[in-house]
Amino acid sequence: MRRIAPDRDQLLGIVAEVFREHGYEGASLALIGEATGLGKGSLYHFFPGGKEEMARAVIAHIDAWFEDNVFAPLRDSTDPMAGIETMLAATDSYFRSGRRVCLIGAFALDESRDLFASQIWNYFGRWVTHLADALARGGHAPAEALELAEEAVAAIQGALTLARAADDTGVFSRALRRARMRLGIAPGD
Amino acid sequence: MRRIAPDRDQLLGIVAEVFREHGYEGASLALIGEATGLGKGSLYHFFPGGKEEMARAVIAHIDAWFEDNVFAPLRDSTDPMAGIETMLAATDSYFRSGRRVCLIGAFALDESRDLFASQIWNYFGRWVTHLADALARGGHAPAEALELAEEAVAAIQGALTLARAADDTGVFSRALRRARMRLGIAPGD
DNA sequence: GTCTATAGAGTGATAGAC
DNA sequence: GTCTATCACTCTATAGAC
Repeated sequence: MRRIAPDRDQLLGIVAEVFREHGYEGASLALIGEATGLGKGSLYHFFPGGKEEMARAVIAHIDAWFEDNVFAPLRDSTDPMAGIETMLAATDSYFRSGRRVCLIGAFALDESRDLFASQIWNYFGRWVTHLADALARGGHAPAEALELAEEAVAAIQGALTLARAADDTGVFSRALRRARMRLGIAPGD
Repeated sequence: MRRIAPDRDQLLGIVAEVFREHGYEGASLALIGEATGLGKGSLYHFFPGGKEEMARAVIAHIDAWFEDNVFAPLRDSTDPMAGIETMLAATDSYFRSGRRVCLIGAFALDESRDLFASQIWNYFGRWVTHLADALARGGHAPAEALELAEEAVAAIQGALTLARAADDTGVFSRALRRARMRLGIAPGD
């Protein structure tokens, strides 16, 4: 059997981009089919649960990327501050300095939140928790570490909103610079 | 002339809530009609431009509320720090301590952004500018004031996202407390 | 008759499910 | 591709206040 079947990772990446640009409601199967080059039949073959399953798979795919590239460095770095710097660099790269929006954050804001609530909260909760752990290992008191971590993750999300509103990547760059400062990472560390 | 006609402010408030809960794409005319109790005829009578005009009117309505309750105190208070405290209190009240989402922020994140880009950027831009002005009058250097203002507005937006994701108003309360601290407002001021 | 506000049948297009 | 449901929207008809 000849398989033209696209790599699932690649497929999910394309579908993610459609959701990111149009939102859950706005991402029609026609748009998804056009972007992926797949007919509706193929889409339902890969995702029997339809659009909702596509969105779940996309969130899980993004979550897995963050697990590998953002959360793991926070958890596993022997130097917690180096782990935080890796996290920030990966974040900057993922969001393309603010040109790209956080799909999970966007889902959190509209009605699709109810469908995906546990996946959404799991994502943000782990981000905050792992960052707080790294800060605690870096010498902060646990309560202070948690506050700083929550502030940093919220600052990133807010900067993505503002950067998109202003269509200005400078907003996001400045937010990351401030995050480095507030988290105690010297510039050029 | 007797007017049974519903108050426009009230109508826009109801329509705003539908957009807030369902997003631009998800807010169907059927939902809007159900929420307002108006038929399509009435809706198109008030908003000949259809859904897009409804959304524009809703954004303008929100913008006007912020102008009166958030930006004006920042601009007009003789004591800049008191103005900032008024702004934060109005913000807390408007977003119901994080239970309510920022419609304009949500619009900024998805494709509807392109339709409403200038209204969206006008809203956030004025928020940042007026806050920065107040900080400058409070004694901060202009560049530092602008950074602090951008950080505070982004922190509020990010906290709204996280509060909604976590379904926890504590996230938003803590963000406002940190904002008071970073903006130099003593607790209980 | 005119103006404002209402209701809702009916349009073609497109949605997601299968 | 086929299905039905629903989309945004148009249009006609209607009401009562001037």
